[in-house]
Amino acid sequence: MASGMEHSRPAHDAVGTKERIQQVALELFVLHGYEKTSLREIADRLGITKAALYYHYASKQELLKSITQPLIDEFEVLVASAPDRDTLLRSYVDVLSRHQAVFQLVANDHASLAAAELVERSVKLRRDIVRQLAGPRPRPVDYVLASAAFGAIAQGFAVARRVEPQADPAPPGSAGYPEGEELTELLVATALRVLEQG
Amino acid sequence: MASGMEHSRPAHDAVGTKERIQQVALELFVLHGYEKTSLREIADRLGITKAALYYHYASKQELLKSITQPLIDEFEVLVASAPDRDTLLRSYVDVLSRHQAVFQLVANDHASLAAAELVERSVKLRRDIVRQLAGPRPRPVDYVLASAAFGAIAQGFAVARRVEPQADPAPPGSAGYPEGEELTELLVATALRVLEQG
DNA sequence: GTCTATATACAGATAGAC
DNA sequence: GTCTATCTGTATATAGAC
Repeated sequence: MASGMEHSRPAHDAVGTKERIQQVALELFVLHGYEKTSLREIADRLGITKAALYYHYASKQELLKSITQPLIDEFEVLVASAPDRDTLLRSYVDVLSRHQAVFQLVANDHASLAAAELVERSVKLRRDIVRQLAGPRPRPVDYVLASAAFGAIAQGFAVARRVEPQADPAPPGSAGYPEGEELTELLVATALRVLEQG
Repeated sequence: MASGMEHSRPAHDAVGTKERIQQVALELFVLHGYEKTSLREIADRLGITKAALYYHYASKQELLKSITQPLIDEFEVLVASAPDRDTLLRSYVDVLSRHQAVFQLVANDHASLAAAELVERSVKLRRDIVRQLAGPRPRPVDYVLASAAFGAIAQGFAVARRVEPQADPAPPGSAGYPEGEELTELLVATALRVLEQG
């Protein structure tokens, strides 16, 4: 409390063990799913034992929660700020980029969402986001279009970032997918086109 | 071989036990995920024992395969017929409608796709469909848009059919979501708009 | 902070009676 | 076609030494 180093890592460990566990666990969860991934597998990959994992995380579920929390937290902050439609879409792509792997996990493995006790929060999130997108006094069709817009962004993003399972190395006879600002603009423009179809 | 009833069910059972097992299993797989659902749970819900399940299916995996096969088969037939873009999209929505629950399973639980050994086939399917959508000599951006179009259909459909986990009963102050032909037209039109954005 | 050893639970699957 | 009983494997999790 007095040295000014209270929050630093043990000097001999560049990246904390806790963080390394999260990285490896996330990788395996995405690859094989949360339920199918065992703590033994995670421990082996790290060169430690199962028991050691329990020193850092109280349970497999707590490990999962620590991994998924940041994404859902950030989404909730974003939605609470209630930005205009354009900013919301752009920020959505931005969050997707920065939490790519975690998004991939919860999007493709609903069992992990349930295990992390995030189903309620994520349902509420999606509902709030769709509401902000659909605008004031939305018709039912506006809800469908708002969801379609989100699906378009997520899927387009997944392909462009080759985030899909066993994605192709590259499309034949082409340079490469758009990325960065270019990709963001493309996806946002696509979403807007979908929304304005009503 | 001679009575003319060779392929009929035992007379005392309106719907065959095999089919009832599939129905219950699918329901639970969608709800809790394939890995998390135990054979005991399925058997209990049916009022039989685990051992009885093994009379009808050689393994949990075989049960899963028998459930997922029809969807992937139908998709492959559709793609092999190589219809025009409009017909392809319309048929896609049609397949989605008729195999709603199975689609929901494989879309939200990649672990089940893997367990059913359908990853390769479904990756190839998606690639072929996207190619047919992207048209001749597609640029990378066309691939992204084609995938976005699919994402839009799948997500729009999910909301309209209230297929999402814990979906809302109905949007506030509205009659209801589009359905049937109306829904198909909406989703196909949306997909086309996305594709023509390039 | 990591280890060995172990407790406990439940999964998928099989044998054989009825 | 369904049952009881059981085998075998592996999972999460804990106790206690180092």
